[in-house]
Order: sequence, then C-alpha cells, then structure tokens
Amino acid sequence: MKPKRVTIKDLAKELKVSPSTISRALQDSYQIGEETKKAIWELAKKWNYKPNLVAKRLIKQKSFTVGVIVPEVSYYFNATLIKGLEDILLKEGFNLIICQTHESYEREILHCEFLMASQVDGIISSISGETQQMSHFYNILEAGMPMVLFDRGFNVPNVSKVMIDNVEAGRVAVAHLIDTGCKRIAYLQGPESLPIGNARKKGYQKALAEAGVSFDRKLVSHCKFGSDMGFSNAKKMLEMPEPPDAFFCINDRIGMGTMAAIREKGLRIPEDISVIGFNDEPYAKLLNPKLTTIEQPAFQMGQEAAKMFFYQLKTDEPEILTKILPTKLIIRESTKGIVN
Amino acid sequence: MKPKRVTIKDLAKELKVSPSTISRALQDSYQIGEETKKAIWELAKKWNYKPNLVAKRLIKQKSFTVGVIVPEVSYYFNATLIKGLEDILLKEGFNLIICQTHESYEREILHCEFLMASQVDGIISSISGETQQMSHFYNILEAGMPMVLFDRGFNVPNVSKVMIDNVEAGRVAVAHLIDTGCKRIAYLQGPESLPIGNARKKGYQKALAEAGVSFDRKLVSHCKFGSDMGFSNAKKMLEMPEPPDAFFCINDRIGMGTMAAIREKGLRIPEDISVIGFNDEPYAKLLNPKLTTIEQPAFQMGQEAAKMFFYQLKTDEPEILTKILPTKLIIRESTKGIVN
DNA sequence: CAATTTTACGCAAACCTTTGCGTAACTTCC
DNA sequence: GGAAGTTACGCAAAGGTTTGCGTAAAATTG
Repeated sequence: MKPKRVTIKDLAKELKVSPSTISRALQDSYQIGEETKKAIWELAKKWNYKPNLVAKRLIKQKSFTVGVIVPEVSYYFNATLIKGLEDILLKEGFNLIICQTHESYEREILHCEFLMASQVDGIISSISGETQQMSHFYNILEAGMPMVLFDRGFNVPNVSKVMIDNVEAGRVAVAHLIDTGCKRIAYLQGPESLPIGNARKKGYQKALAEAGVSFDRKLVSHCKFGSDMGFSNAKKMLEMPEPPDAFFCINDRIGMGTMAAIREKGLRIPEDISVIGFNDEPYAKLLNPKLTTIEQPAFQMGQEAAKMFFYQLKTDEPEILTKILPTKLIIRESTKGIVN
Repeated sequence: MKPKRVTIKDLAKELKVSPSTISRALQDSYQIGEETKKAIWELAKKWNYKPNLVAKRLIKQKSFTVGVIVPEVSYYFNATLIKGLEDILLKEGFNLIICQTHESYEREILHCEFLMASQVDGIISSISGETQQMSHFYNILEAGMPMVLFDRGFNVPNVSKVMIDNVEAGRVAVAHLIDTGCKRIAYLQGPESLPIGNARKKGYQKALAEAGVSFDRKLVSHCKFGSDMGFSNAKKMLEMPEPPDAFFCINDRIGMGTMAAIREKGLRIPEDISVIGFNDEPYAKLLNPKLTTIEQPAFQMGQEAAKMFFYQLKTDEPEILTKILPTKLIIRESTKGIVN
C-alpha cells in the first residue's frame, strides 16, 4: 500500500557500495571519487531520495529548528514579530515551529515540553495570559537549551529577553490625552494577570500624577482580549455616573471596540471622547476616525530575539541579555489637538 | 557545560535492569512487575527523565504531528481555521506544525519538503498566491502521506479537500448589491492568480447576467492582499469617469480599505456607495458603518479538514473526498435596504 | 511431585544516518 | 625499486527508543 521511502541503504545496495559512501557522496565529500559521486547523485535523483531528517537529528543532536510560542498568531503584533524571526532564522537555515497557547497556561507547558522533547535547538517565547509560574521556562534553561522571551516576558528574571518600556509607553499615551485636555481617562487593560498591562498601568498612573490628577480605580477595567470585549467594557464605563472623557486601550482591537461603543452612545470622537490604542495595527489608519496609537517595533523585536538566540547558541557561557526597543506615539484623529 | 539529557540507558544502568525494562515500565506494560515499575517511575521522576521524541519517531515511523501550511497566519480566516484543526487534532494527541508561505510558491515547496523529511503524519494545506503548479502536492500523495487541501485548493484535482462554493458565494454577494439598487458594481479581486478570486468573479458575472446588466472589465481590479491595497485600488476606481456605485471586496480587510477611500472622497456609505466584504472578520461589525459581508465557516472547515486527515490516516485505500461548506450573507449597514 | 503455565525480565535487532578510524590499492618521489 | 604519501572506500559504533522472541524462576495444576 504505502510506498516505502527510499533510504541510503537502498541506494547502497543498488550501487554495491556501503551506506557511508552514499552519505559522504551526498555531502559532496572529498573522500569520494568523482565517478562514484556522479553515479550516486544520479540514482538518488532517479529514485527521488530524500534524507530522513528524524534520523539525522538523532545522530547530530541538532535539528536546525527553533520553537516559537505565542499566545495567538492572529494578533497582529505576534504575526509581525514572527516575520522578524523568520527574517533572521530562515537565512541561517533554521526552521521555526510555531505554537499557540490561546492564553492557556497548561498549553504553554505542553508546548514547552513538546518542543524540548522534539530536540529543537532553542525556544523563543511570549507568555500566556494565565501564566503566573515560570518553572517550565527555567526547565528549558536548566537543560542548557537557548531561550529568549519577548514582549510579555519582560519581567521574568534571569532570562534573556527583548521588550519595550511598557511603563514609559503607557505614560506617553496618557500624557498625550492629558495634553489634549482630557480629565477623566479610563484604562481598558485587558487580562488582569498580564504584567504588560500592569506596567502600562504604572505609566498611566505616573502621567496622572505628573499632571496632578488623582487616580480613580473605577476607571480601570479588565477584560479578555478581542474587540468584542472592548465594546462591552467601554459601554459599561460610558454608563457610569461620571463617565470618562478618554480611553487608553491596551491594543487597537480593543480601541476599535471602544470606538464602536462610543458611536452607539451617540457621542463624537474625539470631540466628546478621545481614544488611544496600542500597536499601530494596519487598520488603525483606516478607521473612522483614524486611531491615535502607540507603535511598537514588532518586526525588529523578532529580529532581535532571533539574534539573541544565535548568540546563546554560539556562545559557551552566554550572558543574560535584556534589550529594550523604542516605541512611538502616532497621533491621528481619535484624539484632539494639543491645548496651549 | 551543557547538562547531558538523561536517557533510558542512564536509568537502566542506575537500577541495574535492561533498557527494555525501563521502556516497558514507562509504558506501564503488564510484563513488568509492580515494584520494578515503581522504582523506575520514581527514578525517572527524580532525574526528570523526558523521552526523546526524535528517537521515538525514528523507530515508530510515526510522529503524531501534522504539518499545516497557510499563506499567512495573521489572516483571520486562516487563524480561525487553525483553531478548528486544533480542536480535532489535539484531542487525538496530535501536534501541529504551522508553516507560513507568505504567498510564496518557493516557500510552499520548501515547507512541503521540510515536513515530509521531518516525517510528519500528514499535511493539511492551503495554497500560496503565486502557486500555479501542484507537483509538490502530488509528491506528498505519491509518498503515501495523508494530505488534505482547504480553501484555496478547491480546484486541484485528485486531492481530498474542503472548501466553500466560491461561485455561489460571489453570486449571492453581488445579487444582494443588485437587489439593493446598485448598478455599477466593482469587484476588488486581490491577486489575479488566485483561483478563489476567479471563482467568485464567475459568481459576480453570473449575478450580473441574471440581472441583465453587462459586464465591464474596467470594474474588476487586482491587487495584493492587505487593507492598504484595498484603499489605493478603490481610490483609483472612484476617480474613473464612470465610478462604481458599489464594491464587492474579496475580504473584509480590503473592504475596510475601500470604506476609507470612499470616506476620503467625501462620499457616504451606503447612500452613495455600497460595500460588501467577505469572511465576516470580527471587526466587521465594529466598523462605521457596520460592514455587510459573506460569512465563511472557517472553524468548521478546519474541523472537517482534520477529520479528513484522520480518515486517510486510518483507512487502507481511502477515497478522495470533497466537502463543500455553506456560506451566509450577513446584511449590516454598508449596503442599502432591498428595493421593491 | 512432575508437568504445565505464568510472571518478569534480558537480548538483540531495528529505525536511518553520520563519522572516526582502518586499509587496500595506487601514485609519487628520490 | 622501495619508502612514503595519497586516494577511495568500508567497517562499525553511535544516537535513544521500541519490540519480538527467548528464558530463567516462580506459581499453578492434576
């Protein structure tokens, strides 16, 4: 039924040479005579020989493969970051195995174990929304496997990582709202357990403090990711006795949901209520009105993470590195002009 | 430097039993005595033994892994379809290796070869925008490896596949525009080489013919995917001497770009110009105005594709199957009310 | 108590490839 | 023409696991 795969042994038997000769010929080794090589190449082509990577990995103890763990590939940030990873890794002949946690801690552990057991050469990972405990990551490190964390892994100690300054980014976003005359600024944070959101909250509070406006915890709301959640959470806030006059959203999707909720209330953006997002996803500039947001260098973050992986792979006693990438405020139409 | 991984042999040496006993004990085989098992389990846990999947795959000739090839994971359709695949595959203990082609034919071939060489148990694939030739897929089939195509692979002969009726979906979309009084309907098709776009074009022409309106090739425009392309292409069309009064867009992202272009011209949606998208991406209902679109059962398509894979895996002489899933017109605010 | 069955384990081959080392046969050199 | 070097290949082990078969020792049976 199933056609048997052709192996080096089959070629060896046919040509009456040893498997080692085949193997070396296929690697174009100087140890093999020219006519022998030619004969082997011809037969390999004729029989459509393909090396068995599983066997090769077993003996070489190297897979030229790196595992990538992200919460969700459909998030623009992650998808772009993966492109950055590919940009560096593919050039060096490495493949990547992309795994999604769907924000599940359990799945994250499963993926780590699967990747380690599959003998990948390293793991580049974000962190799920549920994850509180990091021992699965330290297991990887203890096994001597290169690992780098990105984005959400910014506060995990003793691990190499690449990230942005979330506190500062949050501060800049909220300072912009304050500069444009907003007084009651809501923060739609997303999952409460995510350190990234808490860091931006610190920046939010910092900007508030700098402007001398007091922090009101009722203005901070938590929700799952996804634009629908932005919609319903913003709606609730707008029904408060003292509704906000601005929203700082943890990402553009939630920003989009927020804009829809504001429109449904019959309010105008930015005249009545301002909105600022995060990530500068490609549709942000196509929304009505165009969304003000914080740009994050996702592609570059991927490149840097890949470089860190190679540094660890190629260095005997690698240092633990931390790289902080810059963010940028992109002012569009969903926030007002700067007052005075 | 690198801590050596603990293997079955190490456990065997320590407990003075043979590796085969360890292996069987770890599988909880009836052939091994209870105390022996306990001792082995204990040591395995203590030494943090993890089986080497590479070795296991080599000997079992099975990897419990399936390769998934998509053009781009960030497309909502693909991301949702992958969730459908996971829904079925993970339950059965299978892992998936997700590969992106970024619409490149060359990368698609590379991924196919990599997956085959990695001895995956099967391949579930879409088709890149550049792909014209299918021999890399037939190679998989000839190797006796289960394979199923989805979505874009709808017109590849002699392969199992799951898809929608693109002609009919296109017809329904355009018929809706005609029913709501549109006369000059443009079609933003995306990449010209994509059979999926051409099939919907047939539906577009069919609806036109049914309504007795003649086909104008100037109203069909090709572009790369991405909302920016929708923006610029729609803009060009709006500057034509006889601009369209409706746009049928190959997906919602391009629909979003189209809406932005219409707004920039100072025209109203749907009063001046109607827009219909495709996919019902999650933000479609959050746009301003809310986008009318065609819903595609991406999650279910993933489930069906996974089921087809299992059918092939478990059946000796599997038939070639074709499954057509239904689509649904979702009427929102970007098209007008039905006239008469 | 002898014959049979069961229990619990070991041996060795297999999966496919790579590679260090060994060695014939041939070439080169003085 | 003999010593030294070169060329072209084979042998066998290694990588970690699984599994069919074989077999002592113990348990069961009549």
